[in-house]
Amino acid sequence: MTTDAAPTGYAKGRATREEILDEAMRLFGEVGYRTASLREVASRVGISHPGLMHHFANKATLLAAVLERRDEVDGLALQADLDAGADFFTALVRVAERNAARPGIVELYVNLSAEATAPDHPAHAYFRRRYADLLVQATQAFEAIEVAGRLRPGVEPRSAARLTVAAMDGLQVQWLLEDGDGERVDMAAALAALHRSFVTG
Amino acid sequence: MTTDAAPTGYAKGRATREEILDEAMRLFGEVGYRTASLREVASRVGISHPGLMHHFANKATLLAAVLERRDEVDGLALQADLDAGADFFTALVRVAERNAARPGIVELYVNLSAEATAPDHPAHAYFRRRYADLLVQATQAFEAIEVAGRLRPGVEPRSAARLTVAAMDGLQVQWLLEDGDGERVDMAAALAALHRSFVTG
DNA sequence: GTCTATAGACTGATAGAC
DNA sequence: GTCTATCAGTCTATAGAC
Repeated sequence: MTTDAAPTGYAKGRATREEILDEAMRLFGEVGYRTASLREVASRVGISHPGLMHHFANKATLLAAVLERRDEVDGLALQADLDAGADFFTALVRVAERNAARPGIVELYVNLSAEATAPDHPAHAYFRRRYADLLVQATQAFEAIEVAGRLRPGVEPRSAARLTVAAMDGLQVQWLLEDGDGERVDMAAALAALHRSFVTG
Repeated sequence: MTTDAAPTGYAKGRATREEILDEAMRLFGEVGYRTASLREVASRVGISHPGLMHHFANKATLLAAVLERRDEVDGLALQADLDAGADFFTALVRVAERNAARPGIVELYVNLSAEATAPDHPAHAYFRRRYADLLVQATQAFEAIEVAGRLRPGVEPRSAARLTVAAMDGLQVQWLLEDGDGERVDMAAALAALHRSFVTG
C-alpha cells in the first residue's frame, strides 16, 4: 500500500521526485554533472529551482539519488538475467544490448565515470566502488571458466576481467561518437567477439 | 633562426604561449574543458585573464591549440617508434607505457573524449576524426597480421581494432580511478595481453 | 603584451510568502 | 510543495590605458 498507489497529497511529491531524477539523469548525461545546472533540470521538469531543492537539499544529493536509482533499475535487470540462469558474461552482453537502445544511460556513465576520476568529485567514491565490484565479479566469472578448463592458455582471469570491463567502457565512447554515422559499432557483438578470444570454442 | 633562440621582444610572447598551453592542458585534464575557466589557467601562468586572451582569442581556440600541440608531440613520438621498425601494436603499447608516467595526458584524453561525445562540443569533430583514423590504422595492422597468417581463427581485423582502441580507453579510466591504490592496473601489460589473445603464438 | 575595469549572464543556495 | 526575490560568487568576453 505504501509502495504503490500512494494516497493523494503525497502522490504528487513522489511523482515530481521521479520526474526530477529522470531529467537530471538526462542532463547529467548530456553535459556532465559539473556543467549541468539545477535551474536547467528544474526548467525541464516545469518547476522553479528552489522547487527542485525542496526535494533534494543540494546538487550533490541529487547526483547521489540519480546514481542510486540507476543501480536499482539496472542492477535488477542484470540480476534477473543471472537468476534466469545466464552466466555473468552473457548477462553483461545483454546489458550492452539494452544500453544500445537507451543512449541516455550510456551518456550518463561515460560522462560521469570520466568526471569522477577527479578525487574531489562527489561521485568519485561511488565509481571506485563500482569498478572494484565489477572487477571482482568478472574475475570470478573467468575463474569459473578456468576451472571448467575452457580458458585459453595464457589468459589470466584478472587480466581478462579488466579488459572486458575496459572494452565495454571504450566501446561506449566509440558508439556515442558514431552517432549519425552509417556504421555504428555493435557493442554487444564486439563484446561477444572479445569473449570468444578469451575462451575455447 | 626563427624557430629557436628567437630575438628578444618576441621570445617572451612565445614562452608565455607555451606556458599557457601547458597549464591549459593540465587544467582541462583535471576538470574538463567546460568546467575549466580562463581565469584559472591565467592565474596558474601568473597573468590576468585578458592577458591570456591576447594569445588566444577565445576559449575554444585555446582548446584547439592544446589538442593540436598534443597531436604534434605524441604523434612524433609514435612515428619515431614506427620509423625505428616497430609494428603499430608495439608502438601503441609504448604509448601506454609513456602515458603511465604522465597522468596529465591521460586525464586530458579521458575527460575530453567523454565531453566531446556531445555533438555541440568544440572538440567533437576532432575526436570523431581521431577515432576514425585510429581505427583505420589499427585495422590495417591487424590485416597485415592476417595476411601473415598469424591472426587467430575467428578474429576479424576491424573488430580486433575496435576492441584494442576501446580497451586502451577503458584501461585509462580504471588507471585514473585507482590512483592511490596499491594495485594499479598496468595499462601496457594489459594491452599486450589483449594482443596475445588476438594473434597466434 | 599585459593590465584594470566592467558588461552581461550564469551559478548554488537561502529567506520568506502562500 | 512551490513560488518570487535575492545574495554572493562565478563565468566569457570586451574596452581602453600603459
